[in-house]
Amino acid sequence: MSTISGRAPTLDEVAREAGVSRSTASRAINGGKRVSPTAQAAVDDAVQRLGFTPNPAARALATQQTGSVALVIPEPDDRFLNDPFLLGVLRGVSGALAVTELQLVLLISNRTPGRLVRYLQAGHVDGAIIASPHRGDHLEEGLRGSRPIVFIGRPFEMNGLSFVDVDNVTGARLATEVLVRAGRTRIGTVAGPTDMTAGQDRFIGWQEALDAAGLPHDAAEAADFSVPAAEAAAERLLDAHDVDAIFVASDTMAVGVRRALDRRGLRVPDDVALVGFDDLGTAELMHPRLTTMSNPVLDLSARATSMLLARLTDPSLPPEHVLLPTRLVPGGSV
Amino acid sequence: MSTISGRAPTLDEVAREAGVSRSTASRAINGGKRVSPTAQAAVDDAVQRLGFTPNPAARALATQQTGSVALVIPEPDDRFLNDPFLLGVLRGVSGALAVTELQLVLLISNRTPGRLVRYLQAGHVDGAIIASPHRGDHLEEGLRGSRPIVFIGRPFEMNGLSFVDVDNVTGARLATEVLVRAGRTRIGTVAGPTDMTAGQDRFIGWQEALDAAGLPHDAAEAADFSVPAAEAAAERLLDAHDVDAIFVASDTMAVGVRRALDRRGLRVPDDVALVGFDDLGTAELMHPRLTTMSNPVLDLSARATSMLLARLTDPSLPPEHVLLPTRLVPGGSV
DNA sequence: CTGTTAGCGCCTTCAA
DNA sequence: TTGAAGGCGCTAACAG
Repeated sequence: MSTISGRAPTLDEVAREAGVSRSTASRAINGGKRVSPTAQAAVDDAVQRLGFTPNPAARALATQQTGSVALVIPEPDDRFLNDPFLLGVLRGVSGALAVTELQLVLLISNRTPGRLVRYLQAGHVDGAIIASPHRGDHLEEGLRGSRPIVFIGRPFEMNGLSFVDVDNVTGARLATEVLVRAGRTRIGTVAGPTDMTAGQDRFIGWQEALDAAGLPHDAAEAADFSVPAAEAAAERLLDAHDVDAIFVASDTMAVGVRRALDRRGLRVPDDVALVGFDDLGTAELMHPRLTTMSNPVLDLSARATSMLLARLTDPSLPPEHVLLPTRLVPGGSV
Repeated sequence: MSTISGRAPTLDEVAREAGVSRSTASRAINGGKRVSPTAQAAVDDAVQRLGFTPNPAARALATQQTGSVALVIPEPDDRFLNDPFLLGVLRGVSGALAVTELQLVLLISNRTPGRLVRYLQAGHVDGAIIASPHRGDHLEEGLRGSRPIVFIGRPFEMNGLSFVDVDNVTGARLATEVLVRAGRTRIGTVAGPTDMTAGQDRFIGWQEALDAAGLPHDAAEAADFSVPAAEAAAERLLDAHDVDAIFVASDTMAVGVRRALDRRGLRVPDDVALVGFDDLGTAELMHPRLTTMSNPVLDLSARATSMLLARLTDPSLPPEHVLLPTRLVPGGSV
């Protein structure tokens, strides 16, 4: 370290130290195309000696690229931190980006789309992944046509947008069919929120399965994918209907449902059979283990990330829709 | 919107549209000091009409400030996502920053300090909060004297550095004293990792309490704050010692300890009494509820954030060390 | 209160 | 292969 000043060294100083021009220094630092071995070595050396790191702001200004992408979680932070799916998304995206030069910027949006949209529009990041969008957070419009964006979880307004999602309809149908095959005839559901497509789609799958079996589908209550809301929804469901099985739209919510059942002295699976959705750790902690549908959140995230990376390279790529399959994970709750 | 081009509008265009100079437009946009009402209105109008947002890279280059701060989690991502304390830190910092103009950049460092230090040195962010530093990730040196930094959890090398921490030594002592007062005489510990001060300090507190009571402190095994590691540590402990109580350095680890006890048919608290540390949700889910020490992670995070903010404003502030108290949260495990 | 004038640090044509 | 020159978009003295 021969740094004199406290300031970070600039490209100018590197060039001077190496005895070349700024342009040559710049080339040597970025890929080294069209640079003589001599010059390259001199620059490398100077960089080392000075401990030079390119100023990201200057570079971003010149290249119009920030080298970072955003992961947007449109949920209040306490919900986010209690949701295995969203945490899985963070982990998946973070992991997929780790092998890259790109930096992850986490945006927990607390439902202030204005600020969020502005942030993305302003060009703070080169692109974004948006997890589990809600109807009503009008992210789609605000962002259309700006930087590349990939959704995890199908957005309501999907034309022109890229997304990856798990096949919720099929998954919910398969889950419900398990209950049908087990001989249950009064099958209710604690559904997800209606302002999210995951909630809607799993509800539809439940309906489809019951229709196909000629069973009624009037026993349904919605909750917002949280434990307490699911508990309350289950209470309402049990008050109004005499069910012998429940398809719960997420394992997290199944915890709440179990609490309601326990309080009434209803046994699982004897009195009420249960099937959940996600298999992200919660299911296997329950007694008996919850029968559920897998949710390949890491694959989803990796896929979304690579789709985004592709669009960073070539923004003209057409929108792409990916639906990943889910499979039954048997437990003892049916 | 009268935008013609697809490009984002620049300050230049705003100025032209408003019929003023760039500087006036700039002033109007930043605070509006020394700007006539007329000019202010004209600029506001133009901004509105054009949908102008300042280019962050350009602004950062000119002001030498990025408007963002980093939260550094020096853990592999899967550990981070299973650690209630670290998730609490994320939540606390995120919440404290929400009322600010500052953007949070989450850095999960996966133990590649090189890349991390470079990122911070390069000036991507104006400052950083580093959670639970480990001995060996030489973050302290690499960062000293650059941007303002506040640690959550005392760093090993603390001179010249600011940090906030919970009073681990006192907390561990109080926890162990509960066991002593309950009449236990063979009190072991499943300690935290020795490469973290939290692990060390809680171990020291346990020792102090036993010393004061005239009891031996040879029954100790360390683990890394994860469930499986704690389970293994408990196995070793139980193999080698006949204990009637264990102070476990975190509630998460207490889950692992419980598994080991259960497997041997040892009852809590009858055969072995347990006290944990953290009270971040896990303790109340255990049966019987785990007796533990509170860990005010949200306060810690808020405090760290405000310390950082203060140093962003005035970098010359002297280092500050804050130790927050912990208190006993009674359960049924003693 | 306003406009002019310089940069902030880097990348990138363009000629040489 | 190299260097000179201009520009990315914004802010901040400095005169006026």
